[in-house]
Amino acid sequence: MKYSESFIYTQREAPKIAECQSHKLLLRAGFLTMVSSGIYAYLPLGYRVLNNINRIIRKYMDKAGAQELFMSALQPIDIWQKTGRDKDLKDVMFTFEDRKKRKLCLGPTHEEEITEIARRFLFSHKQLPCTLYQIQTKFRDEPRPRFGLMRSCEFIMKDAYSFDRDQAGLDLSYEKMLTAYKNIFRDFGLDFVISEADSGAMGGSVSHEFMVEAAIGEDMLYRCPKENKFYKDTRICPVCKGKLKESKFVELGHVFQLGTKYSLAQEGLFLDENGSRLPFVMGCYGIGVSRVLSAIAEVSSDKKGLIWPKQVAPYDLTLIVLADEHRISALNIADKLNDLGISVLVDERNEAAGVKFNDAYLIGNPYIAVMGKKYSSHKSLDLEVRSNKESKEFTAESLISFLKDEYAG
RNA sequence: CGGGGCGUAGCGUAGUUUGGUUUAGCGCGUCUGCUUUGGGAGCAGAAGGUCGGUGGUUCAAAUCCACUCGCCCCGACCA
Repeated sequence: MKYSESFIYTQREAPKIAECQSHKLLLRAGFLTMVSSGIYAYLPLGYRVLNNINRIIRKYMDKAGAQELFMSALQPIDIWQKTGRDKDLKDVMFTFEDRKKRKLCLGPTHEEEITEIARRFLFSHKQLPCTLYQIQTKFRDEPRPRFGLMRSCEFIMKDAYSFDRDQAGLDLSYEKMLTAYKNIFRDFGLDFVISEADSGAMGGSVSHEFMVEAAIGEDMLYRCPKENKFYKDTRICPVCKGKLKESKFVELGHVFQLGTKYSLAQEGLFLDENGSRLPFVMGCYGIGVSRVLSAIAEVSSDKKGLIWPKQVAPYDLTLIVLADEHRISALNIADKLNDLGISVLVDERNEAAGVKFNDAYLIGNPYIAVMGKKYSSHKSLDLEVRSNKESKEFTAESLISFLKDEYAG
């Protein structure tokens, strides 16, 4: 992508509406723009990151045997009446009527709808287990939107739902998802903590939360410095009896055993070998996709701007072209890299060198290559690693093969 | 929804306390021309504002009053 032709517009100063680091940087670097409080549009840079996050999610969900579908954002209110959650979620739901007076809502979540879909197609124990997922926009009428994408009225979530014949089956499905989640969060480049909720004595609500430590966190976790374990309450460490240290965490993922709550309420039933009608034993598994984007931005930046982990970065490389005479060569290098699946933002704008350097740091692609004097004199480029500022000289060929190796696999 | 703060050009702001030298100023960005290109560049020109909105007070309102809309932060609530 040529910078001069891209829809990338950075700002020297952060908009006043932003308070936290991630929000400031995402706005300033041109990843997001605010439409209204709690409502954001993803600009091309932000959308590329979002798609990379989604790609990682899809990879591991598919690997775990989950199948992607796409439910509706617009939902009839009557499916919610079956579970009574039309009342529970009344304050948070955007509800309205169409011109035929049909009562609708913008889905705040999709347990009801997936259960309706499952009961329409799954009739036999032979069709189980089954796990479905989607990456969908959710709508919640937040009383107080906050921290940009962190808490917004419209946000993107990956939600998966498993259907099993019994608790043993659910345990297996759940375990698979847990494994997938660990891989997903690792690939996000996030230093995450899995917080385990109490598994109720009733065999009920097993759940795990995927948390990342961040200043804008809305949950408090308590860490034992000795055992390096995290707990949800302030009590002293159950293992070593030492004092716990509190810190703020953001919840990015949540896996949860639902049991038969929805299948019973909505008659999600199947026949077993004996001809008995039994309710699906369900699990649900969420990742706040747009929140992940914010969380990465929040925990990975420096004074100069964002620092994207390789797997989610908008581009793999920013190629700064300082002299117009190198423009063609630069685009050639970019073409070769693109052919290898390495994405390049070629900054060939007619701007002062400092502008290009600063924008490259602000946008935060993992590698920054500079084509300038050294290229004129002896065909060499400087390649800088955004995260640690290490810089090395390469020829065009060695740069290409170096990046090829870096991005192999 | 309680508490606090803020709305002046695309972004950041001065001016508001004490109404009038304000045809509302500045920085960045934008446009035109020339120069410049290894660290937010120089010179010369230019465009862009119903001072969030409505109503009021006044000879006179960005400035005072009332209402209203919007945004941010703290809390409650939540992924």
